[in-house]
Amino acid sequence: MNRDLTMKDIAERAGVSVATVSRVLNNTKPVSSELKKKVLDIVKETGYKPNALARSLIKQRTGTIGVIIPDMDNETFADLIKGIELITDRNDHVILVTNTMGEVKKELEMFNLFEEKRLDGIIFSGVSLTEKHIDFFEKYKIPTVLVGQTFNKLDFPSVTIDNFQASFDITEYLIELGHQNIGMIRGPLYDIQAGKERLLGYKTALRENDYPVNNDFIIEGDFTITSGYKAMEEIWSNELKPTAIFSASDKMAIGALNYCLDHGLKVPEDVSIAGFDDMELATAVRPALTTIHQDQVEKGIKTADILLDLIEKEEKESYNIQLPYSLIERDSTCARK
Amino acid sequence: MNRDLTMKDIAERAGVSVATVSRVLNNTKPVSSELKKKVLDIVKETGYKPNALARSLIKQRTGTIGVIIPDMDNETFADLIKGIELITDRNDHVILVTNTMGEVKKELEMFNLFEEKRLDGIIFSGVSLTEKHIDFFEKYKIPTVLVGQTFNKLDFPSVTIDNFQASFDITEYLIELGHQNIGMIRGPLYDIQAGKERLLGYKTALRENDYPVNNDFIIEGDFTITSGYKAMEEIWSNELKPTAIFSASDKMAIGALNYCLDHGLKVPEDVSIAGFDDMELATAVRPALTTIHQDQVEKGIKTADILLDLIEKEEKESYNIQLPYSLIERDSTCARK
DNA sequence: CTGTTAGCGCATTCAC
DNA sequence: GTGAATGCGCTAACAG
Repeated sequence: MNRDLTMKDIAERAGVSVATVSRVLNNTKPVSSELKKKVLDIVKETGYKPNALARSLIKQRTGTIGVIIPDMDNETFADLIKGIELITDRNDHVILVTNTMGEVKKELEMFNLFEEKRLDGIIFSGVSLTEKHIDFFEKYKIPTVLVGQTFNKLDFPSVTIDNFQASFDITEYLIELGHQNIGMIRGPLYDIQAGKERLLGYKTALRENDYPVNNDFIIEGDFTITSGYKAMEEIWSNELKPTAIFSASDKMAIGALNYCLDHGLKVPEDVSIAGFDDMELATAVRPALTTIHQDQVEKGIKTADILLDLIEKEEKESYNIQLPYSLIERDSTCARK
Repeated sequence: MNRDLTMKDIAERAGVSVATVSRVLNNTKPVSSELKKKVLDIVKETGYKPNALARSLIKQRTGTIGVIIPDMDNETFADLIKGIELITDRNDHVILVTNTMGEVKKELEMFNLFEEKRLDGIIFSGVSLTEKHIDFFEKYKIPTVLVGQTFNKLDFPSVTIDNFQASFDITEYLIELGHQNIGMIRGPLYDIQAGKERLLGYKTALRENDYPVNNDFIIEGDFTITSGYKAMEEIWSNELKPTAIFSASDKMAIGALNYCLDHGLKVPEDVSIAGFDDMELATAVRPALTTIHQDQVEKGIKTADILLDLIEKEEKESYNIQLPYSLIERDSTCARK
């Protein structure tokens, strides 16, 4: 494979200097229309493509944003990325995506690589913050914004929703429907937002309404459908059965729903089930899921906006933006009979 | 924001030449352990990160692969990317992903950008091939492999499944169940594989079994749940009703399923429904969907393997690899009563 | 308007 | 083993 065409080649063929070629290509300084045409013709004829590496090396801008997420094979993150892309696209940026599956090692590797590649900025969605992260960020200089989590030990802006309040709200909604025994399928506690905060919201709602928190009714899942199924199985093995289940994710809620359907339990007549996220799945299923809606695309948009802004201003800032959420009542919940 | 540290800075601080620093960083030539230690210490102390842009400029390798897909907010493509990442990750490559939403203009823009960025290779999943594509690829030099589609006018390897045969198989399966009136929710015909080929497989199966093709039973959708719902509504508005529906995607099948469930039709007793793809959705739903399983992660792996190989060998090749698929019988289909 | 030149940060040949 | 010098391809002064 022969060497790429360079600007020098174009300059020679057009009988001009490289500076002139650069000028017509970037519209950076006036060039006589005569020469301009000549250059453009040769460019088209040869299919010359400027080398973005060389350009970036000089301009100290790569026009690319790194996105570090746990797993994009998850509608939630896929939507987030779409939102991000909406903005980066509009600003002639492109995104480098990487799935970490929550592994801290991979996260740090990618941060490192992204620094070497001199990305303009990074969007990070992690689930937990370790000492290793903190150490790493000591000498870290790339503009970064966090999504889904907020690490107050770090000097990064973040965008989330109020997971505590949302869980509180939906639990209270179930209470208002007359349910007294409400189970929860929660996430792992190292996940501060989707795990811990959502559990806290649920517990707090119960306590404020003078209902006891029954630990037999609180089972941990890992946000998958399967784990929701198993969690429901476990909850249902108790002597006392709850009449409503709040799940920290739609997928686990679907798992619970399927357990019910497969075992002759009617939803919502026998058990009400509520989810969290409002993924496409939530409406694809019958009965459609009552859940907390959050707009991931919007979250991506907001995050990218902040990042681009951060890159522009070149100064550190740290704040948390909480996006709105809403409770969507569908067919999987009803008043306790 | 102050200038990045360069190799020169490290060299000065360590009292050695830049060449030496380069050597210890890349392990490219022996360096006395004394100097090596000194350099390494300073690197760690300062948090120096080599500039990958400069390195790539020299080595003519960026270590990044471009991925152009219609929409990663689609489990199918998300899985594909995961497969790709599995391989690129193992080979110290990183991926630049972009969603085109099927827009030819965006596709071409990205190809262009990826060329400028001197990516090592590109994986392309488009839905149709236009004259514009062909023109563009005239002067195109980046190693590229196609997934999901095969364009025999282009000199690129491709990996797909045999969509015609798979559709043929599942239609025949429905016929064997005793169904005589089988409807189909198809995709747009400009989508050669998922649209045209799957329709063809269906029609051919009917014809070979001497069943007439009834156009009232063939409705076009756009692969979304909603479009499947509407398509089913339309099919059901006919005087004569089919007893089985084959949908060119799981999502449209779910839409059809929901139409049935919402209108008191029992699945599979009243209508059998079969999908295509075997997404997570297919098992999340009740009744679970009979469908054609294809392993997207495996497809991504295979594609990336081929691409990396292509990059290595530096020679053009063109062939199509068809991955296996399988018919998975679940609860949404049964023998006609 | 146009051309010449000096780097951007690094890898690598060539001397020593 | 080590250092000095060249160039990867391009942009941005600097002259003219």
